[in-house]
Amino acid sequence: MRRRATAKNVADAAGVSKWTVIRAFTPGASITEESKRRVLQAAAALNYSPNLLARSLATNLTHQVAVFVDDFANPQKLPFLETLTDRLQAEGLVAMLININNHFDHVRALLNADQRQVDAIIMFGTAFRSETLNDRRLGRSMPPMFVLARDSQIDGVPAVVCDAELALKEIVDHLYEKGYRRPGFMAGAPALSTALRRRHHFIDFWKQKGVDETAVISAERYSAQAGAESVRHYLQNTDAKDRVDVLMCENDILAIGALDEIRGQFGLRVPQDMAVIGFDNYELGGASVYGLSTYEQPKDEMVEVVIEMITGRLPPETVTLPGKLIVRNSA
Amino acid sequence: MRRRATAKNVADAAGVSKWTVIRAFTPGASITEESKRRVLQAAAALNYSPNLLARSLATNLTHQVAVFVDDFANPQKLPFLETLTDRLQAEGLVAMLININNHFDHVRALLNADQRQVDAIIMFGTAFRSETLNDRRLGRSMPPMFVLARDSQIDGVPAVVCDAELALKEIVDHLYEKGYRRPGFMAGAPALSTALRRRHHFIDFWKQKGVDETAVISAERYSAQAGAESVRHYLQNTDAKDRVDVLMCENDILAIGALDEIRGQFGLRVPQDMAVIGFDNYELGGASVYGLSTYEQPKDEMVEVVIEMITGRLPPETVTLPGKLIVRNSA
DNA sequence: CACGCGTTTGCACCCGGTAGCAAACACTTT
DNA sequence: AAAGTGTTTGCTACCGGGTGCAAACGCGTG
Repeated sequence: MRRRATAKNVADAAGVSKWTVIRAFTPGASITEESKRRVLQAAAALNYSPNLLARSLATNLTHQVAVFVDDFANPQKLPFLETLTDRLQAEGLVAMLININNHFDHVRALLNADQRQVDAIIMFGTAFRSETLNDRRLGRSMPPMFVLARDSQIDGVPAVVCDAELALKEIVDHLYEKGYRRPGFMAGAPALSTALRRRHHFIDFWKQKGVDETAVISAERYSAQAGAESVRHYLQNTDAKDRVDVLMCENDILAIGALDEIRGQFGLRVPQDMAVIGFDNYELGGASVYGLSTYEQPKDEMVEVVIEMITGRLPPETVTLPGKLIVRNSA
Repeated sequence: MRRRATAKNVADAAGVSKWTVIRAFTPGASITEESKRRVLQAAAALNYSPNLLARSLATNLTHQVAVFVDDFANPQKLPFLETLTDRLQAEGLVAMLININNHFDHVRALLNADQRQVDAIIMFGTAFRSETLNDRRLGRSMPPMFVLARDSQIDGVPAVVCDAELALKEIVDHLYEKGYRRPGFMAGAPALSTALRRRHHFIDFWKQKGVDETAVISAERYSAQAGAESVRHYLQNTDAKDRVDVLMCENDILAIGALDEIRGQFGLRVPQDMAVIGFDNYELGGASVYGLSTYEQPKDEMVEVVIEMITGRLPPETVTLPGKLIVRNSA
């Protein structure tokens, strides 16, 4: 396997100096048409293309963005990743996908991203406490960080989120209007659940409507199975007359699991016996078996805003965007 | 924002040369305990960690692997990506997620990955024709490439796949035994469909059982909606007596869409009026509303084999691994 | 033909590491 | 004390580009 051609090789072939070669590849550089033509011809013959590693070292720009993800159970991540990578690539950037888990925690990921000189770090649906940044292993000058699709608890790190307050207001208004009065809320992983503030606003808006009691079901994780298990546990331990009449699930995956269990295992009718509403508008929730009412996050706009911040076209300040209530027949 | 400390800075602080600093960070290098201690102390004080970019330039190893993905509709990609990133990270490698689409084709992605000096390229569920490598823009010495979860049509590029022949044999045997005799097959995107060879083997094994006629429904894409639409079209244009009695869908997402339409819109019973079987064992297929029979790919083993090839512990040769039939009640 | 000015080109030095050799050092051995 | 051996350390050269300045060039003008 032959080595890649370097600027020097092309320079020799074209009979110029390596700096002229570099100029031929630098848009707007001072070079005559003639030289440029000769260089490009020699470059094509040698199959030369600049080594981006060397360029990054010299310019201090890698055009790489680390994307931290810690929850692969939510299929909604996939369309987000699709849009994100597409938009990054349109800006000449590339996504380094970092899996945050028990073997690879936030500190290690930050350290690694920093060592690799990434231009920015996007925490997509994951975040850490502000004190984590004080970890002795971490340097004082990290790449710019952004939190996507969840609140930022980190000082000076902006977040781009769907407006939870507005979303839950619209949801509760809708449910109230439909006549439901005994609300329940199913939460996923405690840390993320708190950050999303969906539960908080849900309970709050019901209180504003004079409904003080909101049942809370803890699923602990975000997965259809966890949703099914926790609702099963709830139904088994709650008298029919005491049950909630509408269950809001923190995301569609929990909702789908719960809905399936409510109908399939307990034979209850949705929405008559118990209504269900989710969050995210995951494609399958729209399937006719589910007909899941839900709330859609403004994915494209959210990604767009993060990109604008990374490229510096927008100041790095937390942005809250409105989503859209999707009413189907589950609530 | 202060600059990162360099080996030189640490060397000055510790009163040694920069090479001694580097030795302190090179496992097994020749250095006295005393020097190492002083260097590490100075390094900690300055928050020094080696610049991996510079290291990569010198060693010709980036410890980065490009992962090409072109279909984000299949939620099954997510658990694969989770395992893949986790295993890569365990080897000190990191995944660059490249979205192949209309704006960013294979040639551009290859060019970019090559310029960034990645150590390897994994084509996950995507591939191109062998001739693409002859594209004039591409250099002659690309990084090692591997195709994951689909056949490789590229000369000299190994694939790691689930054994389609074995899988379809098990599926057809099972369906035959259950008494089905009028099989149908729903295919997704033509290019990928051909590569997966599921249709080919499905039709083939039915012929071996004496069933020569297999209806083929083309969904054109892989999505629940495409599955629903194509089966709707099929049912609307086929007399009840002529309909297939079992429909094998190329993946679970198509199957879920189809199943939902068959039951929800046409009021048919599954499996009595028409049985359905998918492929991939996507979590939601197991929900009680669907009870989808399917076939599970050996995800962990497949990822493991790719990793072993990338790290050179296994020769780069196509590997075919057996999966597992999952019988639920849809077929 | 010399001069002046704007454009092109070449150059020294830099980015932050790594490789491999040679000098410096420590410690035996004779 | 000199020689021999093994370990540490420092140095030159290099990876493949980028920056900013100065020299060289081209061309119109007096």
